[in-house]
Amino acid sequence: MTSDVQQQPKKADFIRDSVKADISSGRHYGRVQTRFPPEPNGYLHVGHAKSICLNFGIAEEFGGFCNLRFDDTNPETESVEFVNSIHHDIEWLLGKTLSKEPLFASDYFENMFEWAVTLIKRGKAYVDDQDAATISELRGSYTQAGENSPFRERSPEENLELFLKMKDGGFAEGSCVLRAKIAMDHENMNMRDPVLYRIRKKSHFRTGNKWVIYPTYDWAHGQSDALEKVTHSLCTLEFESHRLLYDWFLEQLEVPIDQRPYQTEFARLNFTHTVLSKRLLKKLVEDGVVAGWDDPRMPTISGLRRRGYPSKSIRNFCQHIGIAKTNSTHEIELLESFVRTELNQSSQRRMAVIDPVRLTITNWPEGKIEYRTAINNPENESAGTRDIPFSGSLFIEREDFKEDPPAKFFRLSPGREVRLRYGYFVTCTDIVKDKSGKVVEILCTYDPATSGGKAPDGRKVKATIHWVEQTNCIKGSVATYDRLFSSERPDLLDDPFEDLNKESLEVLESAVFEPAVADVASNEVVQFERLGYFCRDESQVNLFHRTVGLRDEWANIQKRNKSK
RNA sequence: UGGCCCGUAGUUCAACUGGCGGAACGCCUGGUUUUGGUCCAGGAGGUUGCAGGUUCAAGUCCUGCCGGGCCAGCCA
Repeated sequence: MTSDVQQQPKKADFIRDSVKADISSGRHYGRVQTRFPPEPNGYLHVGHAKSICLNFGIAEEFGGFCNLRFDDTNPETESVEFVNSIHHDIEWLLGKTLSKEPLFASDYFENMFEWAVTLIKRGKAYVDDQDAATISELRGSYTQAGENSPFRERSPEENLELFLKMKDGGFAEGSCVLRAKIAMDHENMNMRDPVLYRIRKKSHFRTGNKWVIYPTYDWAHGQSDALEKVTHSLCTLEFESHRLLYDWFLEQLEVPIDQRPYQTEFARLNFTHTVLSKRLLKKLVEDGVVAGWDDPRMPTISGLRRRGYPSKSIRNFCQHIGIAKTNSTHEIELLESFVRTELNQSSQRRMAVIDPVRLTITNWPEGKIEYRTAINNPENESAGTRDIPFSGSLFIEREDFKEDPPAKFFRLSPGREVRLRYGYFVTCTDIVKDKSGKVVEILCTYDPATSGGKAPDGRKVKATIHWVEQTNCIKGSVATYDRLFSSERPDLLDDPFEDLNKESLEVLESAVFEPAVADVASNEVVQFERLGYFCRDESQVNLFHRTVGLRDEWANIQKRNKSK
């Protein structure tokens, strides 16, 4: 069983506390509704996973509902390709198909337009003919009040006429905008007459050419929440200063207090050794640093999926890290530990040698093949056993042999005896080198009496190593992955791309696998014993991606010696 | 020379209305083990950002500092 600690941490955080408080105070008559509102202009990454787990999790825990709503208010960057990938990624992450079709902010364009008309009629919005640069300039600064636009005092009638003309395409892009009329000297910059509508004569992937005016985030988001009767609108910290505006709109629109959604902000997720901004992720793809959005090194949901991360481990991770308002960066190792915990339970074991060197047993009967029984998953007896061919001609891992073994190296070296996993004890008697001095073959003798894995005389070996029989092996390749960026916080660097880890991908093309590796399905993750967890690529034949390595004490020992 | 938010082990989070500062990951030691994995037992690691104040008692309440984040897109 997965450890209870990682499986069932108590769920409590300031957001869940406030939801509970709202339920007991009857704020929304006990109703709980959330939403996950991605903009379809890129792929989802682990940062989004936190928000997805939060929003869908809270809805489930409190008997409510969570909408998937695409925030598609900007026709210039959005596309149906992203809608599909996001939808798919969410269902994969949650491990279930959504019970309701996704919603779109663009479906509310008509409602938002009507509400904007209401605002205009009440003298709370006006059409401004200033250009973007002038609006920005007159907005003032943090320490200086802004100035009113010369168009600020237009009458509701004039504003309405102009707004209708905007809607009907009577004005050029950028020639005017609709602004809320709040206060140009407000200490919160978002309240200094924010823009509600801008003109974009672009085709929208859902509404086509029906609209030429598009609502901004501030105008679209809260109103969409209200229309859907969302109760708890959860977003990340950078929207904190927008909350005042969010509430102002609902107030002006006279949305009844017991029906109003409330915005609560939490800290977004960051990880060491990677970047999570859409801009940088896009650049990694466009510059060809990675092979695509689903490159196994990418922190995208699709990248992690291809890498073999079980969705459950990501969910468990999100549950474990909790929700807070502190800006924080998680060690990527923590996520990896959740992946290992999950995979240790679920994955079958196989043997593979990814950097092979020949091992010949000199006293093995010529041509004899013997079948050895191996356990498929020691954590799950029902996974059964399989038989693996064994002979005097094997491959072992080059790393498992050292001619001059350093301290604490327990594996094979001249004169030393080790156990071959599920095989026999073998002792290295000689080695063969090529002209360059590279070891090409290791000669051993085996002890037939150690067939059971133990020596009848009670002598012990300090190591068990894995192997693959030569004549029956499957040949293939293995891709191992390392951090994409060398430093812990590449996002803090002036140019994160100077920090790229050039060795983030290594392809070993002469890997060999035991015959039962043929049973491993596409996208299935198996543990290659002593190496780590590996996921079979879905298209390339006999290519395995290393999901994550096993915890490796020998690596720690070497690291410690190095730093001494 | 503004406003808002945030400071608890290396990291990320806990600590009900003030009541003996805990956990996970990482690290170290030992045990088990036909994976240097898993599992089990134990350990190190904290001036709760700093300084005052209130109180029998402060991580928690008050004041002032310090450090970090966000905000001046017709992006979200």
